[in-house]
Amino acid sequence: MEDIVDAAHKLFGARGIKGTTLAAVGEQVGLTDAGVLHHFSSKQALVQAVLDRELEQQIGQVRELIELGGLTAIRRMSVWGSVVEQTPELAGLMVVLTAEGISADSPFHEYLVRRYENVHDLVVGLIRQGIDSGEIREDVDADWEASALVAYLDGIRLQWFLSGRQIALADAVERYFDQLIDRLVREAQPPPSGRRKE
Amino acid sequence: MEDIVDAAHKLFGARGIKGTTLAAVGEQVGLTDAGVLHHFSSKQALVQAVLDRELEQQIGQVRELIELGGLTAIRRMSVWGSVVEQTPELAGLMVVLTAEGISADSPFHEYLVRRYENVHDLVVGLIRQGIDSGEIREDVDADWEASALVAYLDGIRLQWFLSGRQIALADAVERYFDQLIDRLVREAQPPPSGRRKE
Amino acid sequence: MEDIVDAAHKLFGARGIKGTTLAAVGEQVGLTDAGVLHHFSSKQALVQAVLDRELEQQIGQVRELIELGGLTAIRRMSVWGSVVEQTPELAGLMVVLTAEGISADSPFHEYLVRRYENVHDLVVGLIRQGIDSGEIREDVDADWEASALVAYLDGIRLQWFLSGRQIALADAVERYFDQLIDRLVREAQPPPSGRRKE
Amino acid sequence: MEDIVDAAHKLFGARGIKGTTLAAVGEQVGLTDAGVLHHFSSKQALVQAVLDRELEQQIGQVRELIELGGLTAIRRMSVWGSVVEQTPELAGLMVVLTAEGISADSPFHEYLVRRYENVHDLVVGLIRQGIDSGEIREDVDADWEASALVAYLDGIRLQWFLSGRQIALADAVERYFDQLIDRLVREAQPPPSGRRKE
DNA sequence: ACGGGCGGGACGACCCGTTTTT
DNA sequence: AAAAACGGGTCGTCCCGCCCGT
Repeated sequence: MEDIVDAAHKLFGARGIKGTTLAAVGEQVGLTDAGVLHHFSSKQALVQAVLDRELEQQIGQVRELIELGGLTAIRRMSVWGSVVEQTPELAGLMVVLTAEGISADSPFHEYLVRRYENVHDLVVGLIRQGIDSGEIREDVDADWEASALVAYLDGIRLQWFLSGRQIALADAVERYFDQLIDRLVREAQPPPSGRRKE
Repeated sequence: MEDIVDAAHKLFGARGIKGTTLAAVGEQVGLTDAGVLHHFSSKQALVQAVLDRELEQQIGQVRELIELGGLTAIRRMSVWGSVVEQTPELAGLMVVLTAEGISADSPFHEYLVRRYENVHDLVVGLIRQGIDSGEIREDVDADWEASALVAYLDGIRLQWFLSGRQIALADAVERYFDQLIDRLVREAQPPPSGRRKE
Repeated sequence: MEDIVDAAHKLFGARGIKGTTLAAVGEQVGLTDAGVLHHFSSKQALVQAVLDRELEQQIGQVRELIELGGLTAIRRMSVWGSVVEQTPELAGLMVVLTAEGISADSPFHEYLVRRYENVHDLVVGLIRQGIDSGEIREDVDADWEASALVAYLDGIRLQWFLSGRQIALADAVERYFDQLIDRLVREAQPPPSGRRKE
Repeated sequence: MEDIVDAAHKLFGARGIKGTTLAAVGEQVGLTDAGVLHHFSSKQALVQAVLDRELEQQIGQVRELIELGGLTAIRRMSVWGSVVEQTPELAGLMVVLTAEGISADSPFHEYLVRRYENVHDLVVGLIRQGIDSGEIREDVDADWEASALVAYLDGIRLQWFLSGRQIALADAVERYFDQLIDRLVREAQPPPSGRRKE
């Protein structure tokens, strides 16, 4: 039952959802396609199960971050790279899902959009928290920063995949976070008088 | 003939390659699936045709950029966002391709990897040119910047798609370039008074 | 156990035998398909059970009629219409069975044939009884009348079904019996003044 | 194309619609199931084709009868039995259709109902014509007679089937028509004064 | 004894890319 | 370039057997 979801997760990530047959999933856990259908009444149901489990885990992580609050949470997010490195199937699933869920009439479209919104809103929220608490500069464009962060993470994960997991994902990501945090707090640099329109 | 490639391009981007049947392509141009196969001996051949045409156009653009050279070229690249906004099918195709080409045994994998390398190397090259000509600071990590740029662009394009083309892609991208150029040329940190255009 | 047969009876009549799954039968009585199979070792066995119970009831009715004997029995049969009206599932089952049992290699074929023969022979027997007792004219073609009666009843039941149980089955059937009895007893043609109740 | 419909017609009649696979139909005409699906995009479409062809033929026959008009047409119908004897597949199809179309949510239900109505209305029309022209007694219940006729024909056809085509269908049917016509014109018998309430 | 969980094997329709024929 | 046909394969259904709780 749980192993079926595991296997499906892995295969979906590796070969795409359309590219994965129920028989293939079954084979991984010693079942036939009929056996799989016994537990999930349709392929779509299996996909949902995979997605639901994913969402749940994310929600847990998000909750943690929110409790940390503001800049601390953002600093904490910089480990994202190494987390991805340790769960490559998830990363693959995400990429694949992205493509198969692009068209608005796809059954995954909504999931994807919602997921993106969740992450975006989380980051915006953390930045705002930081601004309120004075940790973060007031003139930061929280929206753009959140969007850029998510974009970078999506993109770099993809590169990591295409490179056959060669590039040092964790390092690259940490560097982005360093730069980001630098942008958020800037004033810190004591003497100068950096100016920039916003 | 050319319209077939057009139609295929559009459909691949909208529904994925696997999700697009020859019959669907044919229908768009008033042919049956057999008719399509008359021109392209197999589906794979049609995919190649679409990809090849794409590559050619890119090569042209790249050549232009290289001629401009260094920082000027990079500045020029900031229009990427509005270009994408005007060719949404291409963007869709890219996203879709990405997912279907992830697994190393996919027929598109190589195309994808090569394409990424090309863009990466182009950016690295431009930065190096800029360093050589003194326009760009010496301590810039060309590799990381190129990678981050490509990642951001891939990621933001995806967001644009998921948002139903709502977000202001061109603006967001220009902002990233502003920041990037800022990083590349920032004349030394010590002497304050950083200034820069918007 | 008995409710399973009930449920099966109903469903077979409504959706056909092939069109009814064990799971559907089970659902009606709060069982899974496996549960049903615990009581009836195969679907065919369940069908048999339904049919057997049916036959038994009919035999009872037939016995009654035979005891009445001759014309009286035939007059008694005219209530057939209202009986059918009150047991629509049975009627449905009969129609359905008819169709699924047509081909000689069907498992129900024999049941059907035998059932038809039983009814036919019953009517022929009753008519003969009537002839012997002088109630019925000697020149009646018992065979044809029996066949025609059964045909009419089968046919009118079908119409009743197709009309969504709208037509007045009982009335129509009674009318047929009136006419039939009229034919059976019509005292010689020559002396005029034929009279008869409605 | 036309042979596919032929084969389907035959098989549907012999084994039922649900009991007939596309592969079986194909086999009869030297095709695979896929081959059949090339000509009829779905099984349902094939069924429709069979039904449509049937309807068309019937319409032709009906038109003929209407042109003959009144009693003449009814007399003409008495050949129905021998027609059926010569087209046994059609008869089988009709019986089978009946059963699979009983439930109101079946795709054939409407076809069945309409077909019945057509025949019924035809007969009623002919009787009315006969009444208008004076050939037929005025107090005949056209509705009941039409219904009874159709019922008898449906039923006797079924018996013919179940008997393995043994009974003399044509003879039996002609006899019914003789009786029917007798009922319709009755007065004819010169001397007597047959009376009967209606 | 009863009944469900689980799984499979056979088969259903239908789809898709492709070859062959016209 | 359409028409015809096919082979391979996908999801899904159905009946049924095996084993396990109660």
